[in-house]
Amino acid sequence: MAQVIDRTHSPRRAEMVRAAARLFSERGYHGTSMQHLADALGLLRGSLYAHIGSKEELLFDVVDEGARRFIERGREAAELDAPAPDRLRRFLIAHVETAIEHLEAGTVFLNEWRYLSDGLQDEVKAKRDFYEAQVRRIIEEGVARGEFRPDLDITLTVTLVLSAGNWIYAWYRPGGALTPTQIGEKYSDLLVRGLAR
Amino acid sequence: MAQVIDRTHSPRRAEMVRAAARLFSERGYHGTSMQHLADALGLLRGSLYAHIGSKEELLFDVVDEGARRFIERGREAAELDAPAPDRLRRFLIAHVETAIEHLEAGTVFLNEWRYLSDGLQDEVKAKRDFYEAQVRRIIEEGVARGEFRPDLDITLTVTLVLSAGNWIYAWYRPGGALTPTQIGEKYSDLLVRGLAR
DNA sequence: AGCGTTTCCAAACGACTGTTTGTTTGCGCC
DNA sequence: GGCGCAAACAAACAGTCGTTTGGAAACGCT
Repeated sequence: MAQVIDRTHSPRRAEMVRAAARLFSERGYHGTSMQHLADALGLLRGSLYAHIGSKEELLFDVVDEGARRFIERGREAAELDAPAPDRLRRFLIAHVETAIEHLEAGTVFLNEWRYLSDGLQDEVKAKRDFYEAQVRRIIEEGVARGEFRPDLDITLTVTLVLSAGNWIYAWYRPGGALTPTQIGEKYSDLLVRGLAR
Repeated sequence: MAQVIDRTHSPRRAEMVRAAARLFSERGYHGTSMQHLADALGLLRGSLYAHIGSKEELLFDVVDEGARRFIERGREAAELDAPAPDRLRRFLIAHVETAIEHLEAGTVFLNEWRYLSDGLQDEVKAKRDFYEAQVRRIIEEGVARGEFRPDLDITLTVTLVLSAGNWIYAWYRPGGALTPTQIGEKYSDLLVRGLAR
């Protein structure tokens, strides 16, 4: 009988989710065992189950946290009352900053969500779709107001913007030459103005 | 003693690499057991070891195949004698086409290479760096010839182009509205000309 | 001082892990 | 028709997997 665990704010449990975020981001979900997690916390394997219901529950918590971080910060930028290029700029800055501040949960959100069982996957997908819809709105309004080219393939443009934001995990390492803000600015500038002179 | 297996062209072995590419891309390396692989081939677990040396060897073969596919097709585009925007266009088309034609090996190449042990990782990284250098050369020459803006942040521009190409796995599914060629064309057009009107 | 609760240990559960071994099967070839 | 060989089986290896259980500490509260 899969015991239901107090999902509310136990500090010890939050510690476990944090450790899981680090391990899952480094070794992947299936590459991380409960033994690894217990070692990281100085506990025995079985002791973890006083705080969590299952390994998958832990994965969901990490993935969901990643999704919420992006949505919250992205919403601020998307709801601004400003020209679309400015909102795109703010959105990308928010994305890069969030990605760096929550590098581990974000990595797990993007790479490991597919190992969730179907029901939990749907929850994550809904949040991801909401996030994408914010980008789409910026692009669509930019086109409608004449700030972006009228011949844009909206869907593919949205995908390109998200590609820039999501691939950051594959290459960004803290301590680089550019700050997250600078990366977001340069990305939006590149996307809006293009490579051509 | 890790037995060394005939790496040359055994058809049965190639079948195993193909099955591994599919399973690794669907379930991840650590999420795929030798039992899964044996089931897919109608064999017993132990029988696989008549053809391969280890599970990791199988992962390397899949990852390396993915890397080689991209490099070969990308080189054709990069070596063209044409303006940089045209070469970028051809490069992106080649990338998207390769990604679709070898969706499974490509997915594993991008997502599972980090589970290789250090020595094998280095081999993969060298190929990845070579691929990136081709993009960099296109951008640099485009700037030098005045075809691209002179104030480009080269490194970040390269990263943006690669982001577009590499994130395709996260969303592309065969049978979509756009052909790979169209996606590559629209992407390069977006990147070169930008979103602004 | 004593109760209740939280936290963890100790030990075990059955199932599964990647890999090795010795043996058997079936085919092409001389 | 026996030989050599490749392919697969059958069985076992030692270890790990995620999870459950019963009980022992350690805590805060009154």
